[in-house]
Amino acid sequence: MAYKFKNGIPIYLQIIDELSISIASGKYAPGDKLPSVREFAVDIGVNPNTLQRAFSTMESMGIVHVDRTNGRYVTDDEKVLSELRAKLSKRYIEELVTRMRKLKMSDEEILNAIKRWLEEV
Amino acid sequence: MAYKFKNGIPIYLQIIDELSISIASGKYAPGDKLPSVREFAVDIGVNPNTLQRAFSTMESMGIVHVDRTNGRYVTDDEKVLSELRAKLSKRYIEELVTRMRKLKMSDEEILNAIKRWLEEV
Amino acid sequence: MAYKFKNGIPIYLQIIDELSISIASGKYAPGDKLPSVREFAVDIGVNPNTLQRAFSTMESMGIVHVDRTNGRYVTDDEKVLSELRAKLSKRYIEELVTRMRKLKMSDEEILNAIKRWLEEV
Amino acid sequence: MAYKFKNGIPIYLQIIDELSISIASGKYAPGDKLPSVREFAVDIGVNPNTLQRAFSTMESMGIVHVDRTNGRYVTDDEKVLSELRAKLSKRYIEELVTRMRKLKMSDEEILNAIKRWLEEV
DNA sequence: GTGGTCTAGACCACA
DNA sequence: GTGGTCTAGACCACG
Repeated sequence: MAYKFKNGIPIYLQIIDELSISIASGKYAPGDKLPSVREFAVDIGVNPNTLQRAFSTMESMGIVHVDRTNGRYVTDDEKVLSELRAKLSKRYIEELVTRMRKLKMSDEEILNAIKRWLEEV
Repeated sequence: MAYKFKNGIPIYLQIIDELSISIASGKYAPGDKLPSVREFAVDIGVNPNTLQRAFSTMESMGIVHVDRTNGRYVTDDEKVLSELRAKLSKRYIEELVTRMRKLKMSDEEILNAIKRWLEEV
Repeated sequence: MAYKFKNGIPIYLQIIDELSISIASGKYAPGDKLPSVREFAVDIGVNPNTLQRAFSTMESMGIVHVDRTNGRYVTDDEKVLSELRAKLSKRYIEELVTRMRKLKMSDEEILNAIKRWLEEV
Repeated sequence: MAYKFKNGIPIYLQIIDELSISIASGKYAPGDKLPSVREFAVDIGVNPNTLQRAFSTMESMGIVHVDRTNGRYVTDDEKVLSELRAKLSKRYIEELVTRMRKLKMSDEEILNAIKRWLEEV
């Protein structure tokens, strides 16, 4: 997994994003152990400190928790996870709507376009 | 206008993207004159050749046309423009659906989530 | 194969022309591998970028396709090839007619002259 | 009239060609006075000697004749002119046929293609 | 090794 | 001044 990062956005935030999505989508399941900071850092080519920051932020969000001696684990708190999914889904929708409105589409047109797309494919 | 470019995607493609969106959204209106290659290149901090490539690709797509010695202009062919908007809107929808499906949402759930979001806001 | 280029016409266009003819005439058969960009560039004495441009333009026309890391190949899409031949033949005819008309020949005289030539030889 | 010359073919031959065509097509009419060597040479950007050679070759072909003190004139010998036209027209046809045969077209196909083209346009 | 991209900078034609 | 072309040479991704 070699991430490509955008310029202009702090990398640790981009990592939080990627990880959140991986967890929300079940790639990392509830209770799964995450790779070690060092290992992970090498994997994606960033400084361990950057990753450390990403992890501790996610910890404060309750998405991962740390077992001092054993490593980090994905939370198995279903409430936290469903909130995470809701947050992501809202963000996605918001982004879509913003983009579509820039194309001068009304809410109704947006909905219809999506319906049509889902039917076509 | 200082663009930030993603790593891993050719800059000239990103420029095409940005410009296409600006045109589709009306930031550059049909018939508007675009900045000169050199001016634009300095503006966004890339080599003139890179921009040249972006521009001439867009020309072959019919989105802009060139008046030699005078500059480049946004097409006023409404058909091309509406096709452009359709292409962008499809891409946006596709991206949304892909993301939502990763969160294990069914097509119906996706539609409902959007409806709810549009009503709430 | 050392091409001589006309002044006043972009080299990359002349290369496209030469190559198109070679392909249409079967000198490069459908599916044949073409020389690598660098090799070809040295061969005909132009900068690799110039050749790259010619090749990628031909790719967008569907005449060649690229197998990344392996090289470029002549398409084996018979439809594209016959379109190419039709395009070339039209161009040739157009040039002939233009020339003959400059000699004040009518369409009928042109046709007759060709018939006579074909019978004589 | 600024000619563009091909590399690899003697310029004086290319000039003969251009001039022959101009005369055959009536751009220079029978009996017309031609520009002076020096004037003409500057016009098309070649060395006067090169032009001199072109002119004297054409003189030996009977296409132009020289009046020592007055300059060069297009012949008004209709026989020479019609032979010139015939020569050019044959050359054009030969070139067309050669090209079309490279595209694997039979004589009949060639004739049909030309007929079709003349009808279409 | 292949193709793809990018920069730097030059020269040209046009009007 | 505009866009268009070309060269020289570097770096990258892929396998």
